[in-house]
Amino acid sequence: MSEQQRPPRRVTLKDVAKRAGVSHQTVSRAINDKGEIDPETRRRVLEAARQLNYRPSRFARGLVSPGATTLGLVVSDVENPFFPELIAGVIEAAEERGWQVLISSTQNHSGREPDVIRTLAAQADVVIGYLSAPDDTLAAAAGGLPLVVMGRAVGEPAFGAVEVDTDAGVRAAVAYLVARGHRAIGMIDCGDDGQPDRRPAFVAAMAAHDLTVTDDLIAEAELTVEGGAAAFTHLRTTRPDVTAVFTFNDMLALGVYRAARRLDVRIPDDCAVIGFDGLPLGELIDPPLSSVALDKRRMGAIAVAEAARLLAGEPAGRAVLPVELVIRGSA
Amino acid sequence: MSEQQRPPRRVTLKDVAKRAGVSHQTVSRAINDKGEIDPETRRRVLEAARQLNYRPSRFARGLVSPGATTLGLVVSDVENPFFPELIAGVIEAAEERGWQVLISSTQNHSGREPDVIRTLAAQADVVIGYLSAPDDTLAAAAGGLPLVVMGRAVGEPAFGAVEVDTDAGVRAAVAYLVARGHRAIGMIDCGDDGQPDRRPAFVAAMAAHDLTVTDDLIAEAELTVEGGAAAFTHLRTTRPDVTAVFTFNDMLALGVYRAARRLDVRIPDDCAVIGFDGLPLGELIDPPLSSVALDKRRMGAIAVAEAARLLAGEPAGRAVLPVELVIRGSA
DNA sequence: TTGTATGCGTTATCAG
DNA sequence: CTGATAACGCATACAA
Repeated sequence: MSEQQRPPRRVTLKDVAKRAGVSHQTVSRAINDKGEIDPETRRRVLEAARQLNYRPSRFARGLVSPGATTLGLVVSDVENPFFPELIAGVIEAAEERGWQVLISSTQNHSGREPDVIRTLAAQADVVIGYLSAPDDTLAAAAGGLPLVVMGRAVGEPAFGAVEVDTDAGVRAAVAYLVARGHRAIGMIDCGDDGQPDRRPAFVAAMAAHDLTVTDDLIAEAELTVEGGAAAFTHLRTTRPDVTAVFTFNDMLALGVYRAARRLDVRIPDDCAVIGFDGLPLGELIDPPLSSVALDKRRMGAIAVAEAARLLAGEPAGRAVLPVELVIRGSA
Repeated sequence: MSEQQRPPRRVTLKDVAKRAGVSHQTVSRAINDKGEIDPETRRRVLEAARQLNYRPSRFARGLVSPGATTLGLVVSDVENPFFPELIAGVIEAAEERGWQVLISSTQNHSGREPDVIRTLAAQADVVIGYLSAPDDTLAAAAGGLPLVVMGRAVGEPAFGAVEVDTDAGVRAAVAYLVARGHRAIGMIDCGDDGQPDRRPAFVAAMAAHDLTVTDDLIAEAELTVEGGAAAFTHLRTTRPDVTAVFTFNDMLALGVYRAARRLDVRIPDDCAVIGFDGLPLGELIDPPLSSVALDKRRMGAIAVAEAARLLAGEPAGRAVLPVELVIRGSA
């Protein structure tokens, strides 16, 4: 479907110049509103430009004088409610610096990350992304282009990173549940593809309370609402004694809600639920979802700041995004 | 906050050439993997390039041979759940054509549209957007750049447009409510800023059933969840006989839900609700929200197709996006 | 006020 | 296989 229409040759400054009967330099003056030009000449030139539908070449301009910095942004799925806030944060931070944002999505196929990065690299000065490919794969794709990874730790020293303080968040969630008397706490984890640090963080947090997490306390779910529902149903079958669940993220928690309704399990009375991410939609459901909340907007802003550092030639940094346990109605 | 770091002069082909002891042309060959080059020379050049951290200038490249088409996308608020799907549709459609997407947001300030468009125009080959500024304002900002407007009708013949079949949707919604026995049907409208066609469509649809819409049947709301709640509370006070409401969009419907809970009004028993937009989150709430649904993803795809037409020099088109009344639990 | 000449970094053409 | 040389479209000294 890659249609390329033969460009009927651009209209250039010279074309306008010829039409207006002046030199291309004069046209440049008129177009860019430089002072030193006769108003009448200017009018004529502008008119000629309009007639020819002249538009300056951004390439030629960029070549002559560095234009705005362009930042490439890679996300995995624009429709996943996790990302809009992140994207908004990036766009705003970029705009504050006068940067432009080139966005692209891997459409939930992390294998496409290298490709997407390579494509972006051709047009962007720096790339930031919520990336899950291994460091060396990313490095190869970026090929020297400054890169900032959000949402996880990175090993590659050249990359900037905005990590998430998962441990602290999960610890707070577990501590809260334990304080409320829960002992049999399950987790709905996601298969792969996602951050692999949530589960160990959960296990460690439980251990801190002398609670052992046996395998049957963890149900793996596909990363969709229905996946969460299925996992909870499964968990509820194998471990009917579970009185609370921590989910990999809010989307899976939504699945828990759905399954709970089917199973006639009341939240939070029969089973407490704590999610992860702190999506705004958690407030809309009933009961409102408690969650380990991330300031995704801020994550985006930090990533942009990190990108600016890299661009300035400063050494890559490792920012850590704090998290906050937000207790609403579900736990 | 507009920091510009002094670019320490780019590393160019010539720098690499000097370092590798070859001509800049040979470097070009090595970089672009052209065949005609000695493997050893190539290795040396690539090594030099790596050491210097050389990266080709997209401007110079673009100047010499037209690179990928860049599409500018303007939305008013990335976090508004209406847009992510639209954006996803645009990104996917663009990618299918090998285009790149430059995104920017007016951050709910429609007055910024001209500025945003002007900025985008410097880097994009065509711009599409969910725009509410008057046609002539947009035309001035675009300055000859091909422009596609989504979500409303346009007068300017040069613009592409993706309109929404609001009338049909509202007609279906009202017909449905009337068929269910409702007579006193209210509307939660939004002040300004939004599409101004929803309200007249409602009035007309009601008239088709010999129902007159008096002013007290319409409550104006600020375009937020709380705004919707306040408006419903007001409507419910002035017209307690109302048994159904049509809301300007789903977000306002969410507000109706919130207010209904406070007022102890049951949905749909005490009052039926039909929203507009068909946001996915409508499925998550209880009862699931009935809505006049738009295929936002498709809207984006159509807009991109329209952009391609304009770029190809074809005359601007007027696509109409069909809508669908989706009945879930709230009506 | 206007025109001429130069260079920005690449790629392409055409010699060597 | 490699190296000059010429565009690409524009902006900016500098000259007229």
